[in-house]
Amino acid sequence: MKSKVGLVDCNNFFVSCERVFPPDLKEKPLVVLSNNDGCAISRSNEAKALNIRMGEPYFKFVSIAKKHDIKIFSSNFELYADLSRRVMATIKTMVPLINVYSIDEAFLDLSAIPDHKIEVFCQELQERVQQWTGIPISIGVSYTKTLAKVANICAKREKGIRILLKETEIDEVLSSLPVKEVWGVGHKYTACLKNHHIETALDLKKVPLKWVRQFMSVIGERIVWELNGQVAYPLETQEASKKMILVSRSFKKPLSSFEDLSSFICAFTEKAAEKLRKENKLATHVYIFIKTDRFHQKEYYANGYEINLDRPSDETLTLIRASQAGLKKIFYPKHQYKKAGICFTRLIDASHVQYSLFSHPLEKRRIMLTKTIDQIKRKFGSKGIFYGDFSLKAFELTQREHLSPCYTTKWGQLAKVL
DNA sequence: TCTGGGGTCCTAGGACCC
DNA sequence: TCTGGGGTCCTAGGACCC
Repeated sequence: MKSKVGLVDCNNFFVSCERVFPPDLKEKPLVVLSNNDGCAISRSNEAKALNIRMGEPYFKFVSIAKKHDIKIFSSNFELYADLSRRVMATIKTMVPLINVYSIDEAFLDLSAIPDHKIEVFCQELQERVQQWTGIPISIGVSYTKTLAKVANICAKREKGIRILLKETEIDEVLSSLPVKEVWGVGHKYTACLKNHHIETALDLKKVPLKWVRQFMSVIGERIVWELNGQVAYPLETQEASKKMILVSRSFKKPLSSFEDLSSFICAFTEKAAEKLRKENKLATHVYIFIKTDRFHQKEYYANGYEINLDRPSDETLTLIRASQAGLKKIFYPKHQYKKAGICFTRLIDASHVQYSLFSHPLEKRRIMLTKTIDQIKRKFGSKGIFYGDFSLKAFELTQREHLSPCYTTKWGQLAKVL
Protein backbone atom coordinates (compact mmCIF):
# COMPACT_ATOMS: atom_id res chain seq x y z
CA MET A 1 0.00 0.00 0.00
CA LYS A 2 1.26 3.45 -0.86
CA SER A 3 1.87 5.72 2.07
CA LYS A 4 -0.33 8.76 2.42
CA VAL A 5 0.91 12.08 3.73
CA GLY A 6 -1.23 14.87 5.11
CA LEU A 7 -0.12 18.44 5.53
CA VAL A 8 -1.83 20.53 8.17
CA ASP A 9 -1.24 24.24 7.79
CA CYS A 10 -2.69 26.79 10.17
CA ASN A 11 -4.49 29.50 8.24
CA ASN A 12 -2.80 32.90 8.58
CA PHE A 13 -1.38 31.52 11.78
CA PHE A 14 -0.14 34.59 13.68
CA VAL A 15 -3.25 36.53 12.81
CA SER A 16 -5.42 33.59 13.85
CA CYS A 17 -3.58 33.47 17.19
CA GLU A 18 -4.36 37.13 17.77
CA ARG A 19 -8.00 36.36 17.10
CA VAL A 20 -8.36 33.50 19.55
CA PHE A 21 -9.00 35.59 22.66
CA PRO A 22 -10.43 39.03 21.79
CA PRO A 23 -14.05 38.58 20.78
CA ASP A 24 -14.25 41.54 18.41
CA LEU A 25 -11.65 40.70 15.76
CA LYS A 26 -13.29 37.90 13.85
CA GLU A 27 -14.00 39.56 10.54
CA LYS A 28 -11.77 42.60 10.81
CA PRO A 29 -8.74 43.11 8.60
CA LEU A 30 -5.71 42.26 10.73
CA VAL A 31 -1.95 42.37 10.21
CA VAL A 32 0.90 41.08 12.36
CA LEU A 33 4.19 42.96 12.02
CA SER A 34 7.77 41.73 12.21
CA ASN A 35 10.26 42.84 14.83
CA ASN A 36 10.52 46.60 15.36
CA ASP A 37 7.11 46.75 13.71
CA GLY A 38 8.99 46.64 10.42
CA CYS A 39 6.84 44.81 7.92
CA ALA A 40 3.80 42.57 7.50
CA ILE A 41 4.44 38.90 8.26
CA SER A 42 0.89 37.64 8.64
CA ARG A 43 -2.34 38.97 7.17
CA SER A 44 -5.96 38.07 7.59
CA ASN A 45 -7.93 37.39 4.41
CA GLU A 46 -9.57 40.80 4.81
CA ALA A 47 -6.13 42.45 4.89
CA LYS A 48 -5.03 40.43 1.86
CA ALA A 49 -8.11 41.70 0.06
CA LEU A 50 -6.90 45.24 0.78
CA ASN A 51 -3.70 44.39 -1.11
CA ILE A 52 -1.38 44.32 1.88
CA ARG A 53 1.49 42.15 0.63
CA MET A 54 3.61 39.69 2.55
CA GLY A 55 6.79 41.43 3.74
CA GLU A 56 5.49 44.87 2.89
CA PRO A 57 7.01 47.57 5.13
CA TYR A 58 4.53 49.04 7.58
CA PHE A 59 5.30 52.62 6.62
CA LYS A 60 4.14 51.87 3.09
CA PHE A 61 0.68 50.75 4.12
CA VAL A 62 0.14 52.75 7.27
CA SER A 63 -2.29 55.12 5.54
CA ILE A 64 -4.32 52.25 4.05
CA ALA A 65 -4.32 50.69 7.51
CA LYS A 66 -5.77 53.84 9.03
CA LYS A 67 -8.29 54.32 6.28
CA HIS A 68 -9.69 50.80 6.53
CA ASP A 69 -9.21 50.42 10.26
CA ILE A 70 -6.82 47.50 9.90
CA LYS A 71 -5.91 46.14 13.33
CA ILE A 72 -2.15 46.08 13.73
CA PHE A 73 -0.23 43.74 16.03
CA SER A 74 3.44 43.45 16.89
CA SER A 75 4.58 39.85 16.76
CA ASN A 76 4.04 37.99 20.02
CA PHE A 77 5.99 34.80 19.60
CA GLU A 78 5.42 33.65 23.13
CA LEU A 79 1.71 33.46 22.39
CA TYR A 80 2.20 31.85 18.96
CA ALA A 81 4.58 29.20 20.25
CA ASP A 82 2.19 28.20 22.97
CA LEU A 83 -0.82 27.97 20.66
CA SER A 84 1.33 26.02 18.20
CA ARG A 85 2.08 23.46 20.92
CA ARG A 86 -1.64 23.13 21.58
CA VAL A 87 -2.45 22.64 17.90
CA MET A 88 0.21 19.93 17.54
CA ALA A 89 -0.93 18.19 20.70
CA THR A 90 -4.50 18.19 19.42
CA ILE A 91 -3.46 16.71 16.08
CA LYS A 92 -1.61 13.95 17.92
CA THR A 93 -4.83 12.87 19.62
CA MET A 94 -6.01 11.67 16.19
CA VAL A 95 -2.75 11.00 14.33
CA PRO A 96 0.06 9.45 16.37
CA LEU A 97 2.82 9.90 13.80
CA ILE A 98 3.38 13.54 12.97
CA ASN A 99 6.32 15.52 11.68
CA VAL A 100 6.18 19.04 13.09
CA TYR A 101 7.69 21.06 10.29
CA SER A 102 7.37 24.64 11.49
CA ILE A 103 5.47 26.70 14.00
CA ASP A 104 2.31 26.40 11.91
CA GLU A 105 2.75 23.23 9.85
CA ALA A 106 2.90 19.51 10.39
CA PHE A 107 3.05 16.51 8.08
CA LEU A 108 0.92 13.55 9.13
CA ASP A 109 1.20 9.86 8.42
CA LEU A 110 -2.27 8.98 7.18
CA SER A 111 -1.36 5.63 5.62
CA ALA A 112 -3.58 3.71 8.01
CA ILE A 113 -6.75 5.52 6.92
CA PRO A 114 -8.48 3.94 3.91
CA ASP A 115 -8.87 6.24 0.91
CA HIS A 116 -12.64 6.41 1.11
CA LYS A 117 -12.60 7.50 4.74
CA ILE A 118 -9.91 10.10 4.50
CA GLU A 119 -12.07 13.10 3.71
CA VAL A 120 -14.30 12.52 6.74
CA PHE A 121 -11.29 11.92 8.92
CA CYS A 122 -9.77 15.24 7.88
CA GLN A 123 -13.03 17.05 8.55
CA GLU A 124 -13.08 15.65 12.07
CA LEU A 125 -9.50 16.69 12.63
CA GLN A 126 -10.16 20.16 11.35
CA GLU A 127 -13.19 20.57 13.59
CA ARG A 128 -11.36 19.27 16.62
CA VAL A 129 -8.42 21.64 16.20
CA GLN A 130 -10.80 24.55 15.71
CA GLN A 131 -12.82 23.61 18.77
CA TRP A 132 -9.97 22.81 21.10
CA THR A 133 -7.57 25.60 20.14
CA GLY A 134 -9.53 28.21 18.19
CA ILE A 135 -7.12 27.92 15.28
CA PRO A 136 -8.47 27.25 11.74
CA ILE A 137 -6.44 24.80 9.69
CA SER A 138 -6.27 23.54 6.10
CA ILE A 139 -5.38 19.98 5.22
CA GLY A 140 -3.91 18.63 2.01
CA VAL A 141 -3.42 14.91 1.42
CA SER A 142 -1.41 13.02 -1.19
CA TYR A 143 1.44 10.53 -1.55
CA THR A 144 4.50 12.68 -0.80
CA LYS A 145 5.28 15.80 1.19
CA THR A 146 5.69 17.85 -1.98
CA LEU A 147 2.33 16.68 -3.33
CA ALA A 148 0.70 17.22 0.07
CA LYS A 149 1.96 20.79 -0.13
CA VAL A 150 0.29 21.13 -3.51
CA ALA A 151 -2.93 19.66 -2.13
CA ASN A 152 -2.74 22.13 0.71
CA ILE A 153 -2.51 25.05 -1.70
CA CYS A 154 -5.77 23.81 -3.24
CA ALA A 155 -7.29 23.33 0.21
CA LYS A 156 -6.49 26.94 1.11
CA ARG A 157 -8.20 28.19 -2.01
CA GLU A 158 -11.21 26.03 -1.33
CA LYS A 159 -11.12 26.91 2.35
CA GLY A 160 -10.53 23.57 3.86
CA ILE A 161 -9.54 20.14 2.74
CA ARG A 162 -8.20 18.68 -0.47
CA ILE A 163 -7.45 15.03 -1.11
CA LEU A 164 -5.22 14.36 -4.12
CA LEU A 165 -4.92 10.63 -4.62
CA LYS A 166 -6.07 10.06 -8.21
CA GLU A 167 -3.37 10.27 -10.85
CA THR A 168 -5.49 12.25 -13.32
CA GLU A 169 -6.58 14.69 -10.67
CA ILE A 170 -3.00 15.24 -9.54
CA ASP A 171 -1.88 16.04 -13.07
CA GLU A 172 -4.80 18.35 -13.62
CA VAL A 173 -3.89 20.35 -10.53
CA LEU A 174 -0.18 20.36 -11.42
CA SER A 175 -0.91 21.60 -14.91
CA SER A 176 -2.46 24.79 -13.59
CA LEU A 177 0.08 25.36 -10.83
CA PRO A 178 2.90 27.81 -11.67
CA VAL A 179 6.24 26.13 -11.04
CA LYS A 180 7.26 28.76 -8.51
CA GLU A 181 4.51 27.50 -6.19
CA VAL A 182 6.20 24.13 -5.86
CA TRP A 183 7.87 23.50 -2.49
CA GLY A 184 11.62 23.98 -2.92
CA VAL A 185 11.45 26.10 -6.06
CA GLY A 186 12.52 29.63 -5.17
CA HIS A 187 13.01 32.66 -7.37
CA LYS A 188 16.40 31.60 -8.76
CA TYR A 189 15.18 28.20 -9.83
CA THR A 190 11.98 29.72 -11.19
CA ALA A 191 14.02 31.98 -13.46
CA CYS A 192 16.21 29.09 -14.58
CA LEU A 193 13.20 26.88 -15.31
CA LYS A 194 11.46 29.64 -17.16
CA ASN A 195 14.48 29.99 -19.43
CA HIS A 196 13.95 26.38 -20.38
CA HIS A 197 10.20 26.83 -20.89
CA ILE A 198 9.24 24.95 -17.79
CA GLU A 199 6.31 26.94 -16.53
CA THR A 200 4.01 24.65 -14.60
CA ALA A 201 4.43 22.02 -11.92
CA LEU A 202 3.38 19.44 -14.49
CA ASP A 203 6.17 20.56 -16.84
CA LEU A 204 8.60 20.06 -13.98
CA LYS A 205 7.19 16.65 -13.13
CA LYS A 206 7.94 15.48 -16.68
CA VAL A 207 11.48 16.81 -16.88
CA PRO A 208 14.25 14.16 -17.25
CA LEU A 209 16.08 13.52 -13.98
CA LYS A 210 19.45 13.97 -15.63
CA TRP A 211 18.53 17.42 -16.81
CA VAL A 212 17.16 18.59 -13.49
CA ARG A 213 20.19 17.21 -11.69
CA GLN A 214 22.41 19.37 -13.81
CA PHE A 215 20.52 22.61 -13.23
CA MET A 216 19.05 22.14 -9.77
CA SER A 217 21.34 19.54 -8.21
CA VAL A 218 20.00 16.78 -6.05
CA ILE A 219 17.38 19.15 -4.65
CA GLY A 220 15.67 19.41 -8.02
CA GLU A 221 15.93 15.70 -8.53
CA ARG A 222 14.11 15.07 -5.27
CA ILE A 223 11.38 17.53 -6.19
CA VAL A 224 10.80 15.70 -9.46
CA TRP A 225 10.70 12.34 -7.68
CA GLU A 226 8.19 13.68 -5.21
CA LEU A 227 5.97 15.20 -7.90
CA ASN A 228 5.91 11.72 -9.43
CA GLY A 229 4.69 10.23 -6.19
CA GLN A 230 8.03 8.73 -5.11
CA VAL A 231 8.99 9.61 -1.54
CA ALA A 232 12.28 11.53 -1.32
CA TYR A 233 11.50 13.24 1.96
CA PRO A 234 10.30 10.65 4.45
CA LEU A 235 8.29 11.64 7.48
CA GLU A 236 10.57 12.60 10.35
CA THR A 237 8.71 11.92 13.50
CA GLN A 238 11.65 12.42 15.85
CA GLU A 239 12.35 16.05 16.57
CA ALA A 240 15.73 16.85 14.99
CA SER A 241 18.31 18.34 17.27
CA LYS A 242 19.48 21.84 16.45
CA LYS A 243 22.70 22.42 14.53
CA MET A 244 22.94 26.11 15.17
CA ILE A 245 21.39 28.71 17.43
CA LEU A 246 21.06 32.27 16.26
CA VAL A 247 19.86 35.49 17.83
CA SER A 248 19.88 38.66 15.78
CA ARG A 249 17.97 41.89 15.49
CA SER A 250 17.67 44.92 13.31
CA PHE A 251 17.75 48.19 15.16
CA LYS A 252 15.06 50.75 14.86
CA LYS A 253 17.72 53.46 14.96
CA PRO A 254 21.19 52.58 13.74
CA LEU A 255 23.99 52.31 16.31
CA SER A 256 27.49 53.62 15.89
CA SER A 257 29.22 53.31 19.25
CA PHE A 258 31.04 50.22 20.34
CA GLU A 259 29.34 50.35 23.74
CA ASP A 260 25.84 50.30 22.27
CA LEU A 261 26.60 47.41 19.95
CA SER A 262 28.39 45.60 22.68
CA SER A 263 25.37 45.84 24.97
CA PHE A 264 23.16 44.31 22.30
CA ILE A 265 25.62 41.55 21.58
CA CYS A 266 25.67 40.88 25.29
CA ALA A 267 21.88 40.64 25.45
CA PHE A 268 21.78 38.45 22.31
CA THR A 269 24.39 36.13 23.73
CA GLU A 270 22.47 35.78 26.95
CA LYS A 271 19.36 34.87 25.03
CA ALA A 272 21.16 32.43 22.76
CA ALA A 273 22.90 30.80 25.74
CA GLU A 274 19.52 30.19 27.35
CA LYS A 275 18.34 28.47 24.17
CA LEU A 276 21.52 26.43 24.13
CA ARG A 277 20.95 25.14 27.64
CA LYS A 278 17.34 24.39 26.87
CA GLU A 279 18.48 22.23 23.95
CA ASN A 280 21.05 20.56 26.18
CA LYS A 281 23.85 21.51 23.79
CA LEU A 282 27.29 23.04 24.01
CA ALA A 283 28.71 25.49 21.50
CA THR A 284 32.17 24.88 20.12
CA HIS A 285 32.20 28.05 18.01
CA VAL A 286 30.76 31.51 18.42
CA TYR A 287 30.10 33.62 15.34
CA ILE A 288 29.24 37.26 15.64
CA PHE A 289 28.21 39.60 12.84
CA ILE A 290 27.32 43.26 12.31
CA LYS A 291 25.88 45.04 9.28
CA THR A 292 24.99 48.51 8.16
CA ASP A 293 21.75 49.24 6.30
CA ARG A 294 21.42 46.88 3.33
CA PHE A 295 19.17 49.42 1.60
CA HIS A 296 22.08 51.83 1.40
CA GLN A 297 24.41 49.86 -0.78
CA LYS A 298 26.97 52.65 -1.20
CA GLU A 299 28.29 52.61 2.33
CA TYR A 300 27.37 49.03 3.02
CA TYR A 301 29.59 47.26 5.49
CA ALA A 302 29.00 43.76 6.77
CA ASN A 303 31.42 41.55 8.59
CA GLY A 304 31.55 38.57 10.89
CA TYR A 305 34.06 36.79 13.03
CA GLU A 306 34.16 33.29 14.36
CA ILE A 307 35.77 32.30 17.64
CA ASN A 308 36.82 28.76 18.32
CA LEU A 309 36.20 28.17 22.03
CA ASP A 310 38.93 26.51 24.09
CA ARG A 311 36.35 24.18 25.52
CA PRO A 312 32.74 23.58 24.43
CA SER A 313 30.46 25.66 26.60
CA ASP A 314 26.85 26.57 27.39
CA GLU A 315 27.71 29.00 30.06
CA THR A 316 26.74 32.62 29.55
CA LEU A 317 29.80 34.37 30.88
CA THR A 318 32.26 32.42 28.71
CA LEU A 319 30.09 32.96 25.66
CA ILE A 320 29.74 36.67 26.34
CA ARG A 321 33.51 37.00 26.61
CA ALA A 322 33.93 35.25 23.28
CA SER A 323 31.32 37.38 21.60
CA GLN A 324 32.83 40.58 22.92
CA ALA A 325 36.23 39.53 21.65
CA GLY A 326 34.66 38.81 18.26
CA LEU A 327 32.98 42.18 18.13
CA LYS A 328 36.31 43.92 18.77
CA LYS A 329 37.72 42.22 15.68
CA ILE A 330 35.11 43.52 13.27
CA PHE A 331 33.90 46.77 14.75
CA TYR A 332 34.85 49.94 12.92
CA PRO A 333 33.77 53.31 14.22
CA LYS A 334 32.01 55.72 11.89
CA HIS A 335 29.63 53.09 10.50
CA GLN A 336 25.93 53.22 11.23
CA TYR A 337 25.07 49.67 12.24
CA LYS A 338 21.58 48.52 11.49
CA LYS A 339 21.73 44.88 12.41
CA ALA A 340 23.80 42.55 14.55
CA GLY A 341 23.65 38.99 15.71
CA ILE A 342 25.28 36.06 17.33
CA CYS A 343 25.35 32.48 16.20
CA PHE A 344 26.47 29.37 18.04
CA THR A 345 27.60 26.73 15.56
CA ARG A 346 28.89 23.19 15.50
CA LEU A 347 26.92 22.31 18.57
CA ILE A 348 27.56 19.13 20.45
CA ASP A 349 25.47 17.18 22.91
CA ALA A 350 26.10 18.32 26.46
CA SER A 351 25.75 14.77 27.69
CA HIS A 352 28.46 13.49 25.34
CA VAL A 353 31.25 15.63 26.70
CA GLN A 354 33.93 13.60 28.36
CA TYR A 355 35.80 16.03 30.60
CA SER A 356 34.64 16.39 34.14
CA LEU A 357 32.95 19.67 34.79
CA PHE A 358 33.87 19.47 38.42
CA SER A 359 37.55 19.12 37.86
CA HIS A 360 37.74 22.87 37.21
CA PRO A 361 36.76 24.77 40.33
CA LEU A 362 36.40 28.07 38.49
CA GLU A 363 34.15 26.44 35.95
CA LYS A 364 32.05 24.84 38.62
CA ARG A 365 31.40 28.23 40.15
CA ARG A 366 30.42 29.69 36.82
CA ILE A 367 28.00 26.87 36.15
CA MET A 368 26.40 27.49 39.54
CA LEU A 369 26.19 31.17 38.71
CA THR A 370 24.50 30.46 35.37
CA LYS A 371 22.00 28.14 37.02
CA THR A 372 21.19 30.67 39.70
CA ILE A 373 20.68 33.41 37.17
CA ASP A 374 18.41 31.15 35.11
CA GLN A 375 16.32 30.59 38.23
CA ILE A 376 16.08 34.26 39.02
CA LYS A 377 15.01 34.96 35.46
CA ARG A 378 12.30 32.34 35.62
CA LYS A 379 10.98 33.93 38.77
CA PHE A 380 11.30 37.63 37.97
CA GLY A 381 11.40 37.75 34.17
CA SER A 382 14.26 38.55 31.84
CA LYS A 383 14.71 42.04 33.25
CA GLY A 384 15.04 40.68 36.79
CA ILE A 385 18.74 40.13 36.33
CA PHE A 386 21.13 40.31 33.39
CA TYR A 387 24.75 40.46 32.42
CA GLY A 388 26.68 43.61 31.64
CA ASP A 389 25.95 47.29 32.14
CA PHE A 390 23.88 48.08 29.12
CA SER A 391 21.35 45.33 28.64
CA LEU A 392 18.40 47.37 29.83
CA LYS A 393 18.97 49.78 27.00
CA ALA A 394 19.08 46.82 24.66
CA PHE A 395 15.66 45.68 25.84
CA GLU A 396 14.13 49.06 25.26
CA LEU A 397 15.49 49.52 21.78
CA THR A 398 13.44 46.71 20.30
CA GLN A 399 10.18 48.34 19.53
CA ARG A 400 6.87 46.53 19.79
CA GLU A 401 4.19 49.14 20.01
CA HIS A 402 1.23 46.96 19.17
CA LEU A 403 1.90 43.96 21.36
CA SER A 404 -1.00 41.77 22.45
CA PRO A 405 -1.09 40.14 25.90
CA CYS A 406 0.47 36.70 26.49
CA TYR A 407 -2.94 35.24 27.23
CA THR A 408 -1.76 31.71 27.78
CA THR A 409 1.71 31.98 29.29
CA LYS A 410 1.55 34.84 31.80
CA TRP A 411 -0.82 34.81 34.75
CA GLY A 412 -1.10 38.57 34.79
CA GLN A 413 -2.23 38.63 31.16
CA LEU A 414 -5.01 36.05 31.12
CA ALA A 415 -8.01 36.92 29.02
CA LYS A 416 -10.77 38.50 31.08
CA VAL A 417 -14.43 37.57 30.73
CA LEU A 418 -16.54 40.59 31.50
C1' DT B 1 12.08 59.18 8.74
C1' DC B 2 10.32 54.00 8.43
C1' DT B 3 12.25 47.57 5.00
C1' DG B 4 12.14 40.58 10.14
C1' DG B 5 14.25 36.49 12.31
C1' DG B 6 15.68 31.71 12.58
C1' DG B 7 16.77 27.85 10.37
C1' DT B 8 18.41 23.65 6.90
C1' DC B 9 20.77 21.47 3.16
C1' DC B 10 23.97 21.24 -0.78
C1' DT B 11 28.15 22.15 -3.53
C1' DA B 12 32.61 23.63 -5.03
C1' DG B 13 37.02 24.10 -3.96
C1' DG B 14 40.96 24.27 -0.85
C1' DA B 15 43.86 21.81 2.53
C1' DC B 16 45.81 17.85 3.76
C1' DC B 17 47.12 12.97 3.82
C1' DC B 18 49.21 8.85 2.01
C1' DT C 1 63.71 13.00 -19.00
C1' DC C 2 60.45 12.13 -15.75
C1' DT C 3 56.94 15.96 -12.36
C1' DG C 4 50.50 11.41 -9.27
C1' DG C 5 46.24 10.91 -7.84
C1' DG C 6 42.65 9.34 -4.91
C1' DG C 7 40.30 10.13 -0.67
C1' DT C 8 38.54 12.86 3.14
C1' DC C 9 37.57 16.77 5.76
C1' DC C 10 36.35 21.48 6.22
C1' DT C 11 34.33 25.88 5.01
C1' DA C 12 32.13 29.70 2.57
C1' DG C 13 28.46 30.80 0.10
C1' DG C 14 24.16 29.91 -2.31
C1' DA C 15 19.36 28.62 -2.32
C1' DC C 16 15.43 27.75 -0.04
C1' DC C 17 11.98 27.37 3.74
C1' DC C 18 8.45 29.31 7.24
